[in-house]
Amino acid sequence: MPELPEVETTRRRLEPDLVGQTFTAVTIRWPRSIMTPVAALLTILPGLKIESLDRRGKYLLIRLSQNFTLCLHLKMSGQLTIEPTSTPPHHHVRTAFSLANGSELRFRDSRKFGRVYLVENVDEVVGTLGPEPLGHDFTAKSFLALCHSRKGRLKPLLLDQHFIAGIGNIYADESLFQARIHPGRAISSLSTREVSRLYQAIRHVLDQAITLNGTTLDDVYPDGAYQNHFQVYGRRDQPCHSCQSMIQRIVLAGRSTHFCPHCQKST
DNA sequence: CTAAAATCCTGGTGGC
DNA sequence: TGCCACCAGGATTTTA
Repeated sequence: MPELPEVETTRRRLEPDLVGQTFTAVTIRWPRSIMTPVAALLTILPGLKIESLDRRGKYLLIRLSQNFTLCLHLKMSGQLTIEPTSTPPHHHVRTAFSLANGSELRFRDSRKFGRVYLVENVDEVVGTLGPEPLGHDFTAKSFLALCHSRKGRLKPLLLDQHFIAGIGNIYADESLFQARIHPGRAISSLSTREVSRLYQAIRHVLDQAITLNGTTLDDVYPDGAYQNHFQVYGRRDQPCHSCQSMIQRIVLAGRSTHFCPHCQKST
């Protein structure tokens, strides 16, 4: 379940090995994950050089020569590794990008939800995303205005990538706990003070998660430590670290939602 | 506009 | 031990 912190950690891990490299070939084992015409990917990508690695929300953006960008979304179970071409690929490697130095960028994804795009205009992929929650232009003031522009409950909104980019189920629940706001609250019911708390919580939670290299669950993602700092996510029927009340789990927006009924007031 | 449900997928789990 | 129903979960699509 890679969210913004996991994608950012992945970006930082891959960057030194990828920048300056040139793609030589692509091996596609699960064509449905390729959102660009497969023939175009196979013919265009070889020869393109990697210039930089960026991130937008949960998308990894590999900037290439000739103004192309390879966009990758890890969705639920995607992982990216760089391995020598001579190393036999794991069973779940769906796409392998060969590099001129004899290694491969391998997209491993057991659940096959991951997506690959090769575009000249990245807005085709990320153009409708909401603001970057850690960006300089995402301020308390702009968040307040954003909150006034939308209706609905907080949990579904935080998961909506057009509202804010990069937040998923884990960091939505953790942010709402830190802001001491119930996930089922209507956004229109928030006081200015609560909006401010939520803004600070989102920034702090994501920032700390990046510092800890993200969350590792079910070995899907390497080296993360944020799972050791969960306050509510996955802690159903365990005592709140703040007040000892039992953490509750409900379903909102069709997603498991964890909260402390004492610390997070519903009104 | 919001919202709920269905869809895509498979590894892991719990029940028996 | 084996079988199977069920579930998680990001984002899109469909339906209300």
